[in-house]
Amino acid sequence: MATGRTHRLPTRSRGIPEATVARLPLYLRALTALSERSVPTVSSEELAAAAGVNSAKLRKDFSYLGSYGTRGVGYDVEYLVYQISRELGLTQDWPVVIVGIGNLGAALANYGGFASRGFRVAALIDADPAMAGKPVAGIAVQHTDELESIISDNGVSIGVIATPAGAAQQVCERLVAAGVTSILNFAPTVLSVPDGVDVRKVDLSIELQILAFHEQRKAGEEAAQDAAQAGATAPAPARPGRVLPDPAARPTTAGATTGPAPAAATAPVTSADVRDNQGPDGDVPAVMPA
Amino acid sequence: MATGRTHRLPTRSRGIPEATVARLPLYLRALTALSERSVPTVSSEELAAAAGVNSAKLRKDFSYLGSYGTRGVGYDVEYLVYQISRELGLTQDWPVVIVGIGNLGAALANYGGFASRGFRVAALIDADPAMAGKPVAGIAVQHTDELESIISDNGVSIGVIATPAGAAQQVCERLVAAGVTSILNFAPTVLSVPDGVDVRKVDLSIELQILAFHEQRKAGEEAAQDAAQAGATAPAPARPGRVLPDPAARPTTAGATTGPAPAAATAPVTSADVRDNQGPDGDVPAVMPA
DNA sequence: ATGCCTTTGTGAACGCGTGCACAAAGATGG
DNA sequence: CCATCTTTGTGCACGCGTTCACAAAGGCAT
Ligand SMILES: NC(=O)c1ccc[n+]([C@@H]2O[C@H](COP(=O)([O-])OP(=O)(O)OC[C@H]3O[C@@H](n4cnc5c(N)ncnc54)[C@H](O)[C@@H]3O)[C@@H](O)[C@H]2O)c1
Ligand SMILES: NC(=O)c1ccc[n+]([C@@H]2O[C@H](COP(=O)([O-])OP(=O)(O)OC[C@H]3O[C@@H](n4cnc5c(N)ncnc54)[C@H](O)[C@@H]3O)[C@@H](O)[C@H]2O)c1
Repeated sequence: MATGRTHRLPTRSRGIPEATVARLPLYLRALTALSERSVPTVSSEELAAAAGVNSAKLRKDFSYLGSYGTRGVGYDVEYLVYQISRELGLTQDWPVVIVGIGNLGAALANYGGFASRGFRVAALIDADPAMAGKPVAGIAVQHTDELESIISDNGVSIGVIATPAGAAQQVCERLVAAGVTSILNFAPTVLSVPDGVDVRKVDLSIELQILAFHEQRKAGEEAAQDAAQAGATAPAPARPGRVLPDPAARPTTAGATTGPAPAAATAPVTSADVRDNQGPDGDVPAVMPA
Repeated sequence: MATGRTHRLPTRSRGIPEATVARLPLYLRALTALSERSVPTVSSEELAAAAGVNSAKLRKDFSYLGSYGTRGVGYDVEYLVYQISRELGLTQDWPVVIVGIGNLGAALANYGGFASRGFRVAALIDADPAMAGKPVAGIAVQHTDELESIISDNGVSIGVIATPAGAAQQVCERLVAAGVTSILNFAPTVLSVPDGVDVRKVDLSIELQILAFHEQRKAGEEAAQDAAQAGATAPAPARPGRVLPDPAARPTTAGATTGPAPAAATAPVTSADVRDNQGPDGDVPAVMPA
C-alpha cells in the first residue's frame, strides 16, 4: 500500500508555476548561446524568438524570478544566465546514476550534454554480471548489487532508468529506498513512487504516436478536402498500408461473433491486479508476477 | 520569410483535445498489456490506475472517441485497443527515417519499440561518409546525399533527428523540403518549421534541469523546515557542491564592477540575428553562420 | 534638464484542462 | 419482468496557463 498514487495535489512550489519551470532551461540555453557570442543584453522580443515562445510569456516567466530587466533596454545576458541557473539549482553539482547500460544507457553515458549543465555521471549500473567492470564512456560499469552503496556514498538524488520495462519498477523502488528522490524514466512504464519523489518520463513511442495522430489528421483533411469524390488514389506517394482487421464490430455484451468467454471465466481483473501491472510495450513479453 | 513562427493558432484537430491525444498512447499500452493477458473487459477505474491517471479524466478522454463502454461493466479491451489504434493512426504503417546515426541514433535504430506500434525504420541516414554502407541494427546506413530520394521513394512523412545541435536546423529543412511533415527532434535546439509541420522534441537536459529544480526546492524546504537554527549538517549525506561565483550583483546599467562594453560596442543583436541562432548546448561550439 | 522613445512588468480576460459528483444506462439476480 | 447494483458519460465549477494591451520606468538625445 501507499506506494502508488501520483497524487499531484497543489504542489505549489512557492511561486513559480510548473509551466514556467519547464521553460527556464529553454531560456537558459538561448542565453548561453548569446553569452558565448558576448552579447551583453537582449530584449524579451529577441530572446523569445530564440527560445520559440511568446514574448509576453517570457516576460511573465521572468517576473516570477524577480525584476531583472531594464526598461527600454532589455535583460543583461550574463546576469540572467546566473539567475536562472541559480533558480534551477544548476549552481551546484548533481551526481546522477544511470541504471541499465544497454543501447540507450550507453548512449546517455556518452552524452556530453550532462556535464555541461552541472550534472555529473556518478556511476553506471547494470544487472548483467558480464558488464561489470567494463568501461563505458570512461566509467566502469558497476553491478546492481552495489546500487545502494553507490547512491549512499555519492549522495545521489537523481537517477536515470534505462532498463527494460519489466525491470523498471523494481529498479525504481530500489533507487527510492536508497535515497533517490528524482527519477528520469526511459522505460515505457508507469512508475509508482511514494509522495515526495518526482518522476519524469521520456517515451519515444508516445511521441511517435502523437505525431502519427496529427499526420493522419493532416492526410485525412487533405483527402477529404480535395477528393471527397475521387478514388482512394492520393496525390502524394501512396503509403504502404497494412491495415488491422476490425476485431469485431461493437461487442454487444452477450458474446456475438467474437467469443470472449462469458465474463467470469477469464479472470475479471481486480484493482490490485491492474495497479501492479506495468504494461509492457513490446519490449518484453512481460508476464508480471501477481 | 515565413519559415519561422511556430504560430500554434487554435489547431483544434476536430474534437479531440491535445491533452487527450497525448494520453491515448498511455491507455493503449495498458490495454495491450491486458489484452495479452486475455482480460476481456476493464473498468475506467482499473484502467485509470494502470495508466496512472484519474478515472474521470480517462472516461472523458474516451468520450471524445465515442461511447465505447458498457455501463455497469466497463470497456471491452480488444475493441478499445482497436479504436484507439485507429484514432492514433496506428492501423497503418508509418515509415520513419532516422538522421544522425551516432550514439543516440544507433540506440534508436536498435530500439524494438518502433516496430511494435506500426512504425518501421525505412532508412538510417548519416553525413559521415565512413558510416555509409555500415549496417546498424541490420540496416545499411545511407549517406545524406540520398536523403531526398529516400524520403520520396518510401513516402516517408515522419523524420527523427539525432544529429548534433548545429546540424539539426539544416537537416530539418531538408527533411521538410523533401516532404516530411512530422519531426521528432532529439537535438537540443529550437527548430523553425513552416506551418503544417509538427515538431516534437525530446530533451534530456531539460528534463534533468526540471528535476534539479524540484530537487533543490525539496532540499531547501527540508533545510528551512527542520533546521532554521541548527547547523548546515543535514541528516542526508552532504552533497558535494561546486558553487558558481555570482558574476556580478545586479548590473546597474552604467557598467559597475563587471564591465560589459557600453552597450553598442558588442553588436546589439538584431531580431534576425537571434532568430537564426540555434543555441548550442555544449554539444558543439556552434558558431552559426550569420 | 527635459522630452521622446523603447521596453519592461503586469492587470485583466479568455480558453483549456481537470476533477467532482450525479443522473442515466444497462447488466444481473431473483 | 422487476429491483438492485455497478459503472459510464457528462454538466459544472475551478484553477492554471496564455495572451493582449497598456501604464510606468528608464535610457538617450538634444
Ligand atoms: N534504445 C532506444 O532508443 C530506446 C528508446 C526509447 C525507450 N527505450 C527504452 O529504454 C530501455 C532500454 O533500452 P535499450 O535499447 O537500451 O535496451 P537494452 O536491452 O539494450 O539494455 C537494457 C540494459 O538493462 C540491463 N538490465 C536489465 N535488467 C536490469 C536490472 N534489473 N537492473 C539493472 N540493469 C538491468 C540489461 O543488462 C541491459 O544492459 C527500454 O525500456 C526501452 O524500452 C529505448
Ligand atoms: N547521446 C544521448 O544520450 C543524447 C541525449 C540527449 C540528446 N542527445 C542529442 O542527440 C544528438 C546526437 O547525439 P549523439 O550522442 O548520438 O551524437 P554523436 O556525435 O554520437 O552522433 C551524431 C551523428 O550525427 C552525424 N551527423 C552530423 N552532422 C550530420 C548531418 N548534417 N546530417 C546527418 N548526420 C549528421 C554524425 O556523423 C554522427 O554520426 C545530439 O544533438 C545530442 O545533443 C543525445
